[in-house]
Amino acid sequence: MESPPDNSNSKQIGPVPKAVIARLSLYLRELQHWEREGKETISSTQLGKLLGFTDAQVRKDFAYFGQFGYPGIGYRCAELTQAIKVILGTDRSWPVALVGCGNLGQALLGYGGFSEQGFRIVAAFDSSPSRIGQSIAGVKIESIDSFLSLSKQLDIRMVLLAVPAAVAQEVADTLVGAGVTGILNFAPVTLSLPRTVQVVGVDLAIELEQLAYAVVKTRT
Amino acid sequence: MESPPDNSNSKQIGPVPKAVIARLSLYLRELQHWEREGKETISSTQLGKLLGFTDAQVRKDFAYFGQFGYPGIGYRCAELTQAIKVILGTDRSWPVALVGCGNLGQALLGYGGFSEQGFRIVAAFDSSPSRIGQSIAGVKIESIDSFLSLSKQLDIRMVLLAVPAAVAQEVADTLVGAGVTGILNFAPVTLSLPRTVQVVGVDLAIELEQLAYAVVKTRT
DNA sequence: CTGTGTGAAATACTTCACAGCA
DNA sequence: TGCTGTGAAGTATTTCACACAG
Repeated sequence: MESPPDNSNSKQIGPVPKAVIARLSLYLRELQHWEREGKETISSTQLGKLLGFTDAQVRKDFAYFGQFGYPGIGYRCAELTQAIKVILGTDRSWPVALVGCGNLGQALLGYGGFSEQGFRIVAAFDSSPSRIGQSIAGVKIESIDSFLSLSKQLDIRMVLLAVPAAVAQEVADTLVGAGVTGILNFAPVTLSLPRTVQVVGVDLAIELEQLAYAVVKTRT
Repeated sequence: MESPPDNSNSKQIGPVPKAVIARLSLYLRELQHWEREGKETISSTQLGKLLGFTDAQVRKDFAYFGQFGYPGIGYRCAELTQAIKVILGTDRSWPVALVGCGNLGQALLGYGGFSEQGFRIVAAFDSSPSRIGQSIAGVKIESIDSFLSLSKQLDIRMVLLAVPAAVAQEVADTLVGAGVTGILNFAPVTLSLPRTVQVVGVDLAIELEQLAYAVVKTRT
């Protein structure tokens, strides 16, 4: 319809705070729900209220990447959604591998939420002979020894690492040797890897601790 | 041996930044590994290096809660571990319930990492008749309808919420009605609940998005 | 009017740097 | 000497408040 605001300017202007990126994912999630309700536009105030942020915060966050809003209107959901996906790199589909097919790994294989955001688990690996060969959620579990060749073939750069803590570092080293540059680490250890490799840690016990603190604090 | 530094002063001095609390959990985790190696003390520099923080950051973080270190020595692991647990509220064992026993819920039931940090999953609930009555990892799955009575009986104040996104808000409302004050929410939705209820969200797709951003950014 | 984008002000957080203790 | 605790300085992030656009 009207001319789009300034999509030539979807370039990041300065260094972007990490917290901004974290919120971008939250905005995207809320935006997707909002669109599903059939709404076409959303204001910074509305979006902020959904997440408990101020309207200024919402606008500032987007301003790091360009101009996406329409004064008097707000943001067009479809446009903004797309812009955030481009920023996060999820406007395309990523092939990811699961490494470690125990309890948690198997649950990750069955979790549908990844594909909705553009991530496809295209291969699964384990070291236990009793698991190798099994298929779960349509993915056959391969030997970790075949990671190098299969990951090249499938162009895998990101891995969900769900192995026991005791072997996590060792397995991670192998993955990095095979060209992996991003690891979502579910093991409760700090991985020590080259700076070129990105690691995001998800430690469920730590999340529970944070919750315990919050609960105790408010009671006191 | 010597007089402890100042355990009367384990009182928080000002408002504590949320980031500090997040790091406290990381310190605790590293400290536990460090102790397992048989080490008795650790300096702020050593602890910082394990996590990529500066020594000053480590000391400042602890300073919010009192004085725990010994000049010339560092921190005694056992003492510091205990102090952090007291701060986080995990010096005692918490009974928690699992609500939602699908893929992810079952994996959480089988996950040993919680008990190591003082959390016991003492009950599991689901709404599906096909799951109710089953036992997983020694915990029998109960009907969600019995949550109110069982949670009172077991003194449950924290819940792992692993139900489908579509029903998460509704179920959360029920839990809060039963007196739950802390929810670790695995559903990819923002729960809208009274301020007295603490919510920590774990959205696996969002963590992957954050990783994708980091990977794309470094490649560019 | 409603609502964005954005400098300026206000906060919050991190790092520095050093006094003082063992 | 080795290392903590902590004001002061320096950065980073958030909020304010307002010019301007539809």
